[in-house]
Amino acid sequence: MARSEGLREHTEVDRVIHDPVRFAIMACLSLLESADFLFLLQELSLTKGNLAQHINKLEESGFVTVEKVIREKRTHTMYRLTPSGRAAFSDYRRSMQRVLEKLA
Amino acid sequence: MARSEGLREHTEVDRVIHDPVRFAIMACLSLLESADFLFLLQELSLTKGNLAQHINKLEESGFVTVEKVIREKRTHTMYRLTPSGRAAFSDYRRSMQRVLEKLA
DNA sequence: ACAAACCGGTTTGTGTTGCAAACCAAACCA
DNA sequence: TGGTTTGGTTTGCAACACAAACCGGTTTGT
Repeated sequence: MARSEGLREHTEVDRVIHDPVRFAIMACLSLLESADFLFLLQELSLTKGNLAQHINKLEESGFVTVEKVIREKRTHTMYRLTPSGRAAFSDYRRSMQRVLEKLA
Repeated sequence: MARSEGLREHTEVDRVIHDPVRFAIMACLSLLESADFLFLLQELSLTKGNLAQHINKLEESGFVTVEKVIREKRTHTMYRLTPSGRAAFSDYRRSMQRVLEKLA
């Protein structure tokens, strides 16, 4: 297993980001700066409840901020990455790439 | 989101392999051809129950075979990838790499 | 003016996981 | 003979993913 150093550490990746739905949300936000509920809903083909809960978890983890504004008489909820969310995402990305490359 | 095609599909990655512990198990087996219970236990720093259950799931999914032999009076359980496990692992690896590269 | 439908989410309920602790049978040890 | 180690399996529980149901407010239709 000479090339396997890192596999054990891999079992400790950030599970908050590792979830594919949350990864996709983080990825969107990292590309767009900000996005609203409906955009993410469509872009990622999720149900509303599902999206809401994943966003909750990302907020609890301090990775995204939620900003509610009134726009054209309706509430509009915008999400964006926090600096720590951005850092965590990029750490995650790097460590995934490292482990994948080792097996290549 | 021009660069985001693939994020939605990412939410459908193979969850069996996506779990970090199972990914690590698959990775070990892909490097080693075969490994036994105790080796994986140490290499990945898992508890026995945890390892056993993850192996179960990989077996149910048809990704690994379990072979029990008697060795020096004791049972020895060996695991190895099935062809379909090997294929699934390599598919997973490629699709993860693709999605990570898009964000780079 | 009143109801029906819609919008933008949130809350609730349920089945599925991940995990470690407890357990177990067989071998070895004293 | 009783206890310990080896090599796991079973059990119990907390956390989670998910969709259905719900909800306050708004627009549409009549």
